[in-house]
Amino acid sequence: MVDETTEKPPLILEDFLPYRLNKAAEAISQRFAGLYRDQYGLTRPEWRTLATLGQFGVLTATAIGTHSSMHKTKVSRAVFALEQRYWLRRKRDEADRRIENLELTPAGRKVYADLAKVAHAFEAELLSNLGPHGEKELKAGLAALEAYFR
Amino acid sequence: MVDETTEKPPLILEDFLPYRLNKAAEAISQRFAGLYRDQYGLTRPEWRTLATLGQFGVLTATAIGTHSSMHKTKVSRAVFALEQRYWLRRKRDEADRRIENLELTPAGRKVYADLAKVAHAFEAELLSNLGPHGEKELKAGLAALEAYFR
DNA sequence: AATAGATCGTCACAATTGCAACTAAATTGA
DNA sequence: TCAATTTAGTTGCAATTGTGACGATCTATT
Repeated sequence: MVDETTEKPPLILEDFLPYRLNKAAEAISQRFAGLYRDQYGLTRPEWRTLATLGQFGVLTATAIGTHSSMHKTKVSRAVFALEQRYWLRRKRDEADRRIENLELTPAGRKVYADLAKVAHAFEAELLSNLGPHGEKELKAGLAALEAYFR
Repeated sequence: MVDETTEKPPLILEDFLPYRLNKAAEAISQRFAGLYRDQYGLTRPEWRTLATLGQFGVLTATAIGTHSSMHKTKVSRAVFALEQRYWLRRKRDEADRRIENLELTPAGRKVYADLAKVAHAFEAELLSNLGPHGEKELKAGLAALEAYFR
């Protein structure tokens, strides 16, 4: 005997992992984006470019794209924007003249250093709200996911 | 004495939670999107609209947007696209004639039912690769995050 | 050494998205 | 009661993003 009134929907989005992951990631990203947008007028691709260069020092545009999974035109435009503000400079590679070696300027490094602090503070605030258990579990869960994708 | 050669970068993206979360979410979403795109030619907003309606039965466009955090124009266009395929129909609300009550057609429910199965299989596959520990931790970590945002 | 193919970054163009204005309808409140 | 405000959904336009083609350069094969 079928009870129409209590029939369960085939898929509960709130329980579906891709949905949950996406929503959480989007919520966090937006909050953090508010910080670098308000303080430095950076877009997401620009922040990612800045952060990647800040971490690795000297990189090509292609390498930035690979590392941060951004399309090469996105990187190209972000690089242009950062260059306009003198936060980044290009140096043509003498050995391979197709390549541009990108590097933050002192001004760019300053912005990066400041935003790195903001990022750490943001993360600390977030983690403190998850409690030690939540933090451990989230990190372990993410690590498992990353291992799977790798 | 400062050792320039071993100086640590201010921020390691691979350890930064928003970055990790985003990358994982994006990787998963893209894989899953490949399925509904290949099998039914659905875009992401269309799939979300279909899934939300499938789960809740009858909703307004605004409610869909609220629930799935999509901009109302995105919803509007997704609804239009689904309507074109006769997977969804609108019924003006007699009590409040601004409102459209949206509902999947039998054809739409069929697509939804099939994709719900695909979704469950996808999730099961994913979870099986995380192992029981990874699964538990990921779910608990996400729950902690969700509790924080709520 | 010369040709073919690959790679780097950019640009023009197309598709997608978001913002703001709009129509239509309901609600509020003087 | 009826003007002012709010709400639902759509549309035009602008900004953002992705696609494909391109010039320049390098590498591989012969």
